[in-house]
Amino acid sequence: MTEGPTITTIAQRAGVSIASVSRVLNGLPTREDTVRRVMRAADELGYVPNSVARSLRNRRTDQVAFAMADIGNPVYVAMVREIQPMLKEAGYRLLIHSTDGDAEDELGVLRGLRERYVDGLIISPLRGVTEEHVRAIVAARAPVVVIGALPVGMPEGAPVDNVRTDSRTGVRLALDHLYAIGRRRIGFLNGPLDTVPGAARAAAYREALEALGLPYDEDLVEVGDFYRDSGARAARALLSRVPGLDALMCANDLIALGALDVLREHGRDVPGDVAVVGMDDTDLASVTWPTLTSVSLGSAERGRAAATLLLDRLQNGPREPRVTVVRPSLTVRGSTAVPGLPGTAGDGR
Amino acid sequence: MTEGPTITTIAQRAGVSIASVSRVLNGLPTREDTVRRVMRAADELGYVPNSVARSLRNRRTDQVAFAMADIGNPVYVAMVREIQPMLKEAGYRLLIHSTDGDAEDELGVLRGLRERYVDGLIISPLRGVTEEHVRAIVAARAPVVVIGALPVGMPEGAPVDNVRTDSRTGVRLALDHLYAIGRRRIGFLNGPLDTVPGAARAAAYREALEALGLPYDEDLVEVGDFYRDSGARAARALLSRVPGLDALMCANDLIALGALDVLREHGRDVPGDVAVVGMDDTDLASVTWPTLTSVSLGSAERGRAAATLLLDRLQNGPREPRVTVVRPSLTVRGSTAVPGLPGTAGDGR
DNA sequence: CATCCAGCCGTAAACGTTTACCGATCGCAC
DNA sequence: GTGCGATCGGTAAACGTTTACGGCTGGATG
Repeated sequence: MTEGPTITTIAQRAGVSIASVSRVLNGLPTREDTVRRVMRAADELGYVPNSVARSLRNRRTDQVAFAMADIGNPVYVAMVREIQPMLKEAGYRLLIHSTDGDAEDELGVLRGLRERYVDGLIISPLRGVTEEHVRAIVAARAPVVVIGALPVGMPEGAPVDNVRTDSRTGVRLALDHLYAIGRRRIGFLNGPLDTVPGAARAAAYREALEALGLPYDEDLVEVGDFYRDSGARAARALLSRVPGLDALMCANDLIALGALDVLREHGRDVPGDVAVVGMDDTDLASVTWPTLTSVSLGSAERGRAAATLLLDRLQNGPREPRVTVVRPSLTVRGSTAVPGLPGTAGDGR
Repeated sequence: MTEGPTITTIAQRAGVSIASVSRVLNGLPTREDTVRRVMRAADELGYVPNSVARSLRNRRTDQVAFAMADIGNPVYVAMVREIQPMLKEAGYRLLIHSTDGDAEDELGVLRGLRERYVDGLIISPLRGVTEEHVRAIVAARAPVVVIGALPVGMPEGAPVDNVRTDSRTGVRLALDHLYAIGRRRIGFLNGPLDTVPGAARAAAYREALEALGLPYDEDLVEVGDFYRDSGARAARALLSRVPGLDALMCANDLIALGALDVLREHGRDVPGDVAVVGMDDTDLASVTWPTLTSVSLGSAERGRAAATLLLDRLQNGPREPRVTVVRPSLTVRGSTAVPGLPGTAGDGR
């Protein structure tokens, strides 16, 4: 495998020094004649600069990583879709880490920052930012944007920005809506409580019920995973325990899919017998039958915000940490559509 | 921003040469005592090797790129889901290029190989592999796996493997099935003809009709894009032109989604009035209403196969090119389910 | 004609590793 | 006590760039 040409090869061919070659290729002021000779040699040799050598010298890799739990989750896909073009536009390549929600893996990514293979990182840690995460980030001294909750006690000067949504309000929006269409026995299918969204949504569910003057009933809550089959299992369990429930609040759209499967299986009409609300408002929500009312947590916006914050740091250097909050909103679709009631569509299901 | 420790720092602290440090860190045989001193110093300093310097020296980056048209397309997501863990397992990081189907962009990725920022590439070129693609691959001298069709005239010794599916057979499976359930006026919603899948599926549709003894009717064909809204537009056009059609063959699941939207909008029963078949058998297919019969082109398998081929080359060096063909299969679901007919399920819709 | 300055460009160092090569040291055998 | 071989570790080069520094050339100026 013949090695490609380097600036040394070009220098020889053009009869100049490697310094001149480099200057020409980087557009630094050079005599017209030299420029021509170098350009000609470079063209003839089909020269392409070695990005690794350049990175070593320049101390930047022009690469950015995005670490998330699972690239199969439409939420993260939506983020990547926003992040990738923005980074490309700014001249950065994008690395993907799918950590499977494994805390060790997440830490590995953060620690990996010290290997300096990327200039910055966007991370969405499922299990939350621990003491150790923080230490790793500080030690890395590379800009990091965390999508999700950040602990209160971030040390001064850590190069960390934060993008978050307000899932508390999100859950609140959903329950208010369910209440408004007359539902009172509202089940809750949650994800693991040791994840950030899981914990937040559990608390939010309780709070929202209280605000509505509804009793909190442990029997109405089922905890599983953030996947479709897990959602189905949870829904089955919940339905057999509380056959009379009239609504299901699901901690994400995948869980809601599972719930819809089970409701259909049991011959329950949605939303007639049971209304269903998902969260994340993924592409799936407009595809299901009936289409799924879902709380949008602004995945695309969060992706954009994260990329914006990171690029700003990369391009303009250190500054005080920033936080961007994305407001949730409710998209009402068929799974809660009750004819004749305000704010709902009678068809569209 | 204090710079991190390098092997030089360690060497000083441990009172040895950088060569010894490197040897210890790489596990080469060294005196017990030296090992301890170096390890101790490295630990105390929290040393992490600089991956860029290592790459420069070793002439490998431990990075692999995957280039596809659109990370939003579930087909590619399915591939990434398989590719990422396999690469991680083998110690490679994954770079993502979403080229938006732009031929220039694709070429840019291939040319970028010469910058040596990755050790290998998996690419799924929407517009097909042109002369120029081939030149870029040969010039790169880095292993490439192409998912999709490869031109016949690949030059000897180009380090290219190929993974393909047989969409001809795929379309055939779908049309045979539609014929079997009694459909005779089968519309076809295709993607752009200047894409590889688009062209292949157009030809396959014609062929399959012929094999079934059905006439080819241009009026039954609509060409758009591989997206949902485009599918909807195409379906609308087709329905108004040929109101009597009894089946729709869609060139991918997204198009099928659009078609289902329009059929519902027009009050046509699926599959009663119109049966619908998609292609790619994405996650979406089991979510729609009715669930979507779809031709699986084995996205996950193709991803796995591509990763396998690439890793083999990376780990075992040059060898003759290989081709892996993934067989399509038909997954029958609600959108073609006709009660009482063999091979179809009466419920499940 | 001497001096100065500007403009070019070449030499060399640096980025942080890995590794070929060789010299030093030690133990052992004679 | 000498010599030999094995073992260990240090020096230096190499990977392919960028860039500080200084030397050379030429023209302009006094």
